[in-house]
Amino acid sequence: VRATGVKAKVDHAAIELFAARGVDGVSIADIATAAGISQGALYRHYRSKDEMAAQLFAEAYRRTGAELAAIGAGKQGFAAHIRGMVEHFCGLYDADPALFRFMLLAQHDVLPEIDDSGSAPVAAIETAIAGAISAGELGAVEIELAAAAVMGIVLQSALFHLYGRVTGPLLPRAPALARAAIAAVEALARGQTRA
Amino acid sequence: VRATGVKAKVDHAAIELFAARGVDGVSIADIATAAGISQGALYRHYRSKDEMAAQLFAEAYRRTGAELAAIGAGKQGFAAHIRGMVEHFCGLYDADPALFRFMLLAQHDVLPEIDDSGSAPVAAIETAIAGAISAGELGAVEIELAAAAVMGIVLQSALFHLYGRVTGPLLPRAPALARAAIAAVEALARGQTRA
DNA sequence: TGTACATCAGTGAACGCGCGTTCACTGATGTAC
DNA sequence: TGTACATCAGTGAACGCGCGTTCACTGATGTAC
Repeated sequence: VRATGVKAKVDHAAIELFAARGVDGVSIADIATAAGISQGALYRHYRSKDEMAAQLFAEAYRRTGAELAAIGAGKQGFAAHIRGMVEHFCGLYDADPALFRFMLLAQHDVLPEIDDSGSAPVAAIETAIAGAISAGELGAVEIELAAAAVMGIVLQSALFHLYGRVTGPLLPRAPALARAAIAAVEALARGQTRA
Repeated sequence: VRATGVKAKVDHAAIELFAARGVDGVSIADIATAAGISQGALYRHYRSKDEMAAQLFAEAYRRTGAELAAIGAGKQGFAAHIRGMVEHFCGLYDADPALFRFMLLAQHDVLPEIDDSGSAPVAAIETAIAGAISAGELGAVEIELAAAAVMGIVLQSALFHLYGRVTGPLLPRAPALARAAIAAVEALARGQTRA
């Protein structure tokens, strides 16, 4: 019927507040005020506060995962693949740091309740690593551990940025971070082969 | 006066519950029940729930930081230094995963309010990196970024373990993780020098 | 060795407030005739 | 083009429950004399 942009305002306000104070630190009243509507109106868009947080998280999570997976399709070679994903992530982060702060804060509450198989960002990285192994570019590695190394390097850098330990945009550092990620995975593979 | 082990029981129960459900997901009543005392008695040990979480976190955080710093004192060479710290961390994690789950969950609530300069785990890693640079073992790097890489590799591995993505003890993987961390830092330094 | 007293970790009931959720309602928009 | 009606995003007040915190109290332990 009516098609105002209220839902978009609510979503934006909620993500911003969740990022700043955590889901539990934000009340329905806070979100309603920030979005410029009454508390009751929120329940026209979400059945509960938990559902709101979960839905906002899941959407961002799946979209990020899908984008990372799409990048893999176009690249040939492990290094290019990782470089592409790291660059993409850094760009996303620079464009909307609050969204990633929200995701980092909320992941532990929400992730266990999400069916993330395949659609998750981790899956995209694991696919890249598994592909490199079967292409003979990379020795055998514990794939999960290698994925952890790649994700850890990038996410911890983003975290340091959120805390002001690292300043300025992340994107210019993407090549360096990608090199670090690749080197880390190769070092893991070297170790595994030896053992 | 009396010296029962009640405080220890409270601390243990609180960390266990906080790790499982997050600080906000646990009530004072929960903790009291788990510790086998009344709610009121909790306030003989902590002035508030927030102070309890903050104090438990700060203690573990500082102790971990101090232990990592101590390791640095005994090692010569960057690689040995990093290996020592990674191994130590993996050992701590294996010994008490709940404590680290608590720390990972609570860090965003508590860290901003803690005076962590110098005593934090990050500081120990940064010291190791800075030392390697001034010893000529390592090219110039953005120290914070290099520290992020090292922490990220180890912490994300621990996180994957908490989520069941990686199973079995972490300690046997410490050498591989340390190699990955060293390779990552060296790759960052290579990039920096080139630029 | 007794006795009186201070201390303090414990109890358990009560308080009160903040918060998520509900509900009767309003009024604007789209649709059927 | 009007008129009657269904729909539904909005309002704002009220509800009620869970939770952190308080408080008067108890009784065991350590200490002074």
